[in-house]
Amino acid sequence: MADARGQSGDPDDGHLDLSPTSDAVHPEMTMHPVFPALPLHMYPFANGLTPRMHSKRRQVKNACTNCQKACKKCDEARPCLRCVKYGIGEECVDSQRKERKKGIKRGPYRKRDRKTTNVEQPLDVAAVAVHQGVPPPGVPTASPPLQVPYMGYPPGYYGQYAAPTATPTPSKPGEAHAYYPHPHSQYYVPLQHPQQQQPFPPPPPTHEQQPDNVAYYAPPQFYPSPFMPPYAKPYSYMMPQPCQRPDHMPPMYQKPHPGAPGQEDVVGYASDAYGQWSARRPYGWKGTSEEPRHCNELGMTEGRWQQTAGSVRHALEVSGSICAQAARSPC
DNA sequence: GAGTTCGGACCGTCAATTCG
DNA sequence: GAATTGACGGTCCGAACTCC
Ligand SMILES: [Zn+2]
Ligand SMILES: [Zn+2]
Repeated sequence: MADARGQSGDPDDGHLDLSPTSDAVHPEMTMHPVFPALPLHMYPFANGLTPRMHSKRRQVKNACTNCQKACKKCDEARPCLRCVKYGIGEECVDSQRKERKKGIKRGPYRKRDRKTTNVEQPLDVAAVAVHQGVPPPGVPTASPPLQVPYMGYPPGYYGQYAAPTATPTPSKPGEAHAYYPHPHSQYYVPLQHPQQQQPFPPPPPTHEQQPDNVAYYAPPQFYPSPFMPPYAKPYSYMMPQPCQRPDHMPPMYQKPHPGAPGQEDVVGYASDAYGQWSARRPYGWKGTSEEPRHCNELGMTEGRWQQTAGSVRHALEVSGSICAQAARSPC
């Protein structure tokens, strides 16, 4: 708490990047199989509630450099799904993280509340009450509590959110259940021995936010993954996959006004400022398809596209933080 | 309509501080 | 030493934009 930087009150809308305009080109995932009228992140919680109608967005510990530069969702796999999509799997490496600064003095902490454990009590009571369809004490009963019949999460819909941990696979608290693309079908299957499948367990106790070590409740069955992205090829470690370059190099493009003051004459590929490979040229660049060349030769992955056409494009610095705020605000 | 950019909300981690 | 606070460094959503 107390991170004053971003408590806008916005609902946490973290969910997979599913819009057709996004990297993930699987709009069918925007539809929940059970609650198609609701956004993906707003489906009833495993415990049968819709606590705050959202769950926490899960982040990978370390995005790959490509995703980091593109500010796009990465995953734990290497190569990650997005790099596989762009055919740059061989460049998919963990980004370097800065070391946290030490020795920074802080002001005095505010006094601890010895009764912190009791403070939560009313919340729990309220939650349980809602779960039971009974308003907690003190809560007006004019409108009945929102109740959505819980039908369980189909596996594969955990996405970036915490998934069931009822699995022999050990995982750190709060980490998602391991799901891997099934090599022979368009399914993701939980790593769980079939014999361990069992009837639905009772929903876990209700809390606004599940403790890290409490798995979301979901029927341990094998469900088809709701999607198989058009680009979704099996990860390279699962199925040999020819390198997409140089045979499928994007064309080369040139800046509109070569040699313009303050602008470098850079000729490169239609890789975006973050090193994305694209069939499209960057904004404001004139297209002249020429002999393909590896973007790294031209430093394109270092963000060498320069500002064009009124759009402030941050020329990325090679060192330091890349895309994130640091690069946008004074970088 | 589809791909790209990027502001900023949000998350996770961990050093500093407090407490028993 | 354990618990807690607080904020840094990071991820990535999603609206706005650009291009075909
Ligand atoms: Zn990635
Ligand atoms: Zn990657």
